[in-house]
Amino acid sequence: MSDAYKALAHPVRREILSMLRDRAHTAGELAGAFDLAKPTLSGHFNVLKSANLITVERQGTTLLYRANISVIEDALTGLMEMFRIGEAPAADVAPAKAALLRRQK
Amino acid sequence: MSDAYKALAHPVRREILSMLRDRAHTAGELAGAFDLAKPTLSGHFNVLKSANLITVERQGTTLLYRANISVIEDALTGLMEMFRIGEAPAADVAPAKAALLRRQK
DNA sequence: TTGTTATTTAGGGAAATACCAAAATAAATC
DNA sequence: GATTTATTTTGGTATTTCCCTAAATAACAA
Repeated sequence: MSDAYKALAHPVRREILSMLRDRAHTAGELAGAFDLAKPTLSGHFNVLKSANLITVERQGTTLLYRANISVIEDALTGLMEMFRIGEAPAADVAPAKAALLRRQK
Repeated sequence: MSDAYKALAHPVRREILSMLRDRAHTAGELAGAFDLAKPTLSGHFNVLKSANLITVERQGTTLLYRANISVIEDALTGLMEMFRIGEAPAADVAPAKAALLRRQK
């Protein structure tokens, strides 16, 4: 149960999660999307895995990574609640933002 | 426009923002809420200030810190949008089939 | 079993982070 | 001007993070 917020702090890790949000990707696919050495990406995978933000499954010689959407959601809603985004001053919340908040509720 | 997400990664800084969410606090008040030396807290204030997450106003000998609610909101909604929280997750292709598709490609 | 592909772990260095004590600064008061 | 109060900046250390190259592992194919 490591810190998910720390895992979200790095832009590469956020991008990885964003890519995995659409569909599962292999380690190689993900590594290919960044101008970084594979071991560096592997390190980022480990951080995300430790935070339980992603899961991995072996598929022959390749490893398939998946986003743990519910855990990501929980982390973000945790932040929203901590700062009570959407609550008073409610009048200041823009409609589009309010709609977004309502949807994830 | 520094990295707000990095600023949100530290539990003490999140707690500071949470406290400031209710009302402005002086540096001393905030420092008193944590079991850390004042210079340490001052450092955290700087990180939050650099990320534009808080503002400061001198009030005599004391410094009054305020949360920049709209910026905090923007950061969080930015994350929500990045991961499209609230939207239906993409139907994930079964692992075996995904591997097959990858080889065909 | 030898080789090939995919990916990790190991090891190391540079930079950033988090903390503290001591010194410096700013404003108010004596 | 000197003192007090509030807070920061400075300077230092320990730990962590981020990145790399090289070596190790895992599954598969010849």
